Amino acid sequence: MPQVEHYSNLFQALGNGSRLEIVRLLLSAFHLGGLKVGQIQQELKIPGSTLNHHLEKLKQVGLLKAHKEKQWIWYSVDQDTLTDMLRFLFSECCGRTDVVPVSAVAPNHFTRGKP
Amino acid sequence: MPQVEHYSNLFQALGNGSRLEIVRLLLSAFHLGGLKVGQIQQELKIPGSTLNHHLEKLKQVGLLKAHKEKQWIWYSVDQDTLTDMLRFLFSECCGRTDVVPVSAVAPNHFTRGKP
DNA sequence: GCATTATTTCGATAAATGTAGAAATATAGA
DNA sequence: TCTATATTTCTACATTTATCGAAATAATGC
Repeated sequence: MPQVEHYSNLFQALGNGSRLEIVRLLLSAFHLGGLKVGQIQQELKIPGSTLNHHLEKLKQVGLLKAHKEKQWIWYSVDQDTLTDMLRFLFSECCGRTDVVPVSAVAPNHFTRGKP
Repeated sequence: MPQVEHYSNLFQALGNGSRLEIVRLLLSAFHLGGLKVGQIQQELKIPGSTLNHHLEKLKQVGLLKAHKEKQWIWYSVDQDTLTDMLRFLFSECCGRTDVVPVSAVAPNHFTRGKP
């Protein structure tokens, strides 16, 4: 029972179409250091107050980080939380119980040639 | 945008402590062919009607399968859905964007010695 | 058919969630 | 300071969710 509540909160946060889109978008922009609120809004066409609400929730559970620069706020995915979440799922499904074959999730072409 | 709605539904279903416990329990029991409703109820101490509600939801999004045998209903995780979900997350985080290092999620000891 | 056990359905209710317009706040630059 | 832009807060409301007791349904074995 490794903090089931914690992980269910993460899943709950991802369990909304808009929020999953936000995370996907911010994953894409990770190497750019994330995106400003306005950029996310422009991309996903979500009203400011609604977007803020979603960003707040994602930040609250630890999936996003934010930092202010001048009048802008940059949001980006939190690598550590995401890694931890994936590790949890992986260990539950592929490790502890062996229900999902590793090869189906992380096929060779993912790992080949990577450190 | 590979059916974001579909995946957010899966996460939504896992985004509840009781349901995540149910899935974890059924993952453990996968090699036994799943568990009967009563066994789940006994293990997790959830009132029948509430449990039924959760099982229904998990089945509805495709995370669980069920089959009747005599008066009992056996529930088990759906390997295919789970695999697909893991693959989605893996490809989003480790493949497409490379935000999460593969080695952190699927370290060697998972794959070593497995086909 | 009856008693027993297993599971689902019904009905009700409190709480949480998703959504968004309007107003407020913050910051920068002229 | 004034203006423009960015983001958040406030407020409201409809919808969905979580929960569970009680009643209903299903299947078994006598």
